[in-house]
Amino acid sequence: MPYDKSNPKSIEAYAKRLLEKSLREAIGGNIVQKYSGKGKLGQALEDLYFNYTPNSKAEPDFPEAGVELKTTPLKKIRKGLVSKERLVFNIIDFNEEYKWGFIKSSFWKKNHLLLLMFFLHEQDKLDLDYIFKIITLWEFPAEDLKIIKDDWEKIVSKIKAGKAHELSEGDTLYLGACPKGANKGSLRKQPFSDTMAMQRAFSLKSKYLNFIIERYLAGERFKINQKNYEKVLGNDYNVSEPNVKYKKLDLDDVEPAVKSIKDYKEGETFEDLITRRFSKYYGKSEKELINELGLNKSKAKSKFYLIARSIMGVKTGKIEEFEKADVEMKTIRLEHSGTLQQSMSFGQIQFKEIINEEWEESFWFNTLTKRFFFVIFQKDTAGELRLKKVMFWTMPANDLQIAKAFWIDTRGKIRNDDYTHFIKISDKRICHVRPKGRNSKDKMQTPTGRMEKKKCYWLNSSYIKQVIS
DNA sequence: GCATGATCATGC
DNA sequence: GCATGATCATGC
Repeated sequence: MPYDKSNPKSIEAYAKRLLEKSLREAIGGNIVQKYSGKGKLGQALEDLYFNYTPNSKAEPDFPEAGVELKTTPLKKIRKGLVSKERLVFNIIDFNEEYKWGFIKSSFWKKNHLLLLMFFLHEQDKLDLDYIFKIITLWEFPAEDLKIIKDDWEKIVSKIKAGKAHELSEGDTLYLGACPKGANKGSLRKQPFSDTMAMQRAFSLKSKYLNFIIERYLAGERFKINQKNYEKVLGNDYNVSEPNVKYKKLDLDDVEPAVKSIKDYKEGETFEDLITRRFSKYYGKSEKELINELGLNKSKAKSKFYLIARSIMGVKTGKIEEFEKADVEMKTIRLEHSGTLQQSMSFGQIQFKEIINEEWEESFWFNTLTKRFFFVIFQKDTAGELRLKKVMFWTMPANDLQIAKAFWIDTRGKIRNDDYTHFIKISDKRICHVRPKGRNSKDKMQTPTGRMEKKKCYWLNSSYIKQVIS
C-alpha cells in the first residue's frame, strides 16, 4: 500500500498527490463504468485510488486512523473559489442517535477527523475529470466544536420530544439536519411519535465550508499532533505541494463574537451567550446605545448592524459566527402600540428562475429555513426607539407549509404570465408579493420575454408580530 | 389605520 | 449598475 492506513498524515500526503489532477489522470487507463454518474466520485476514490472497499459503516472510512474521507465541490465566483453546496454526513438514525451522548454519537464517531477533498465542479464534466483543488485534514477548532455539539444536542432533543418531523436546517447554527433521500420525500419512523419524519442527514452549512477553504488558502495547515505524525512519516509520503498560485478568497473581514471557550458561562449555548450580552442593553434608546458603545454617529443604513455588532463584542468587519452559520439578522421596529412599522422584505423574485425551481431548492425555501436573529426596537411614548429584546428564530414546520403553498401559487402565476393576482398581505397567508425597485420603471424580463416591475418576497407584519410576542 | 405601491440611500 | 434595507405616499 502506498500509504500507512493507520496514519492520518500519511493518508493526507498520499491524497495530496491528487492536487491539480483529476482521478482519471491520476489512475490512467480505463475506469470501470460503475463509477460514472453523480455522487460516485467518493466511492471511486476509495476503491480505485485508496484501494479499499467503500462501505457505509458507522466507523470512519479509514478506521485505524479515524479518518473520514469527504469529497465536496467548489465553484468559481468573481472573488475566487467558494463551496458549491453543503457537506452532507451520515443519515440520522432517529431510532438510535438519541441513545448516547455526543462523544458516542454516530456523527462524532464517524466525522471527528475529516480528510476533505475539494474539487472544482464544472458543467459538462464527468466526476472523474473534476480537478482537485484543496486537500487537507480537518478537525474542528474548539470554539466551533462547542457550537457543533450544542447543535447536535438540539437535533437530538427534538427527536426525544417526538418532533423529528419538525426538524429544520434553521434550528441550528453550523451542524444542520438537512433533507436527504430521493426527491427529498423519503420518510422514516421516529421513536417518540407516530408521525413519519423526512429522512435527514447531518450536514455542514455551505458558508461554514467557505471558512475552511479560506483558512487553507491563507496557508493555515492541519496542525494536530504534528510532531507525532512527522516521526513516523517516511520520505515516501513527504509529497510537496505543487507550486500553484491560489487567489486568496476575498471574504469580508470577520471577527468572532466569542473570543474563547471561557466566555461561556456554565451550561450556556452560543445563543444564550449572545442573548445575555444584549439583555444588558434592553430599554436603552438608540442615542444612548450609540453613546455607551462609543460608536461614531453612524450612517443611517448600517446603524442597527453597527449597534448589534458592537454589543456582541465585534469591533470591525462582520460577525464570524453569524457568517459561518448563515444567520440572517433582521432589525424589527415596533410602534409604541406593539405593531410593526412595516412588513419584512427579502430578495427579489427572479421570474426566470422560479418557474424551474423545486420547493426544497428554491430561494424562498432556503431563505425561510435559515436561522434568524431578530433585534427588536420599540418606540417609547416620546417616539424614540428603544432596544426591547433579541431572539433567535426559525420558521416552524407548519408555517413553512403555508409558505410553500404561497410559493407554489406564485410560481404558478408566473408560469401563466399573470403578474396581477399575486397573494397579497390582506390574504393573511404569512407572506406576500410586493413591488420593489428603483421606481415603477425598474423592470425585469419575464420568462415570456416581456418586462414586468421588479417584485420581492415579504413576510407579513402581522405574522412577525405574532412570532415575536 | 392599514394595504399597497413606490422610492430613497447606501454599499458592493 | 444594481440589490438590499429602510422608508415614504396615497387612497380606501
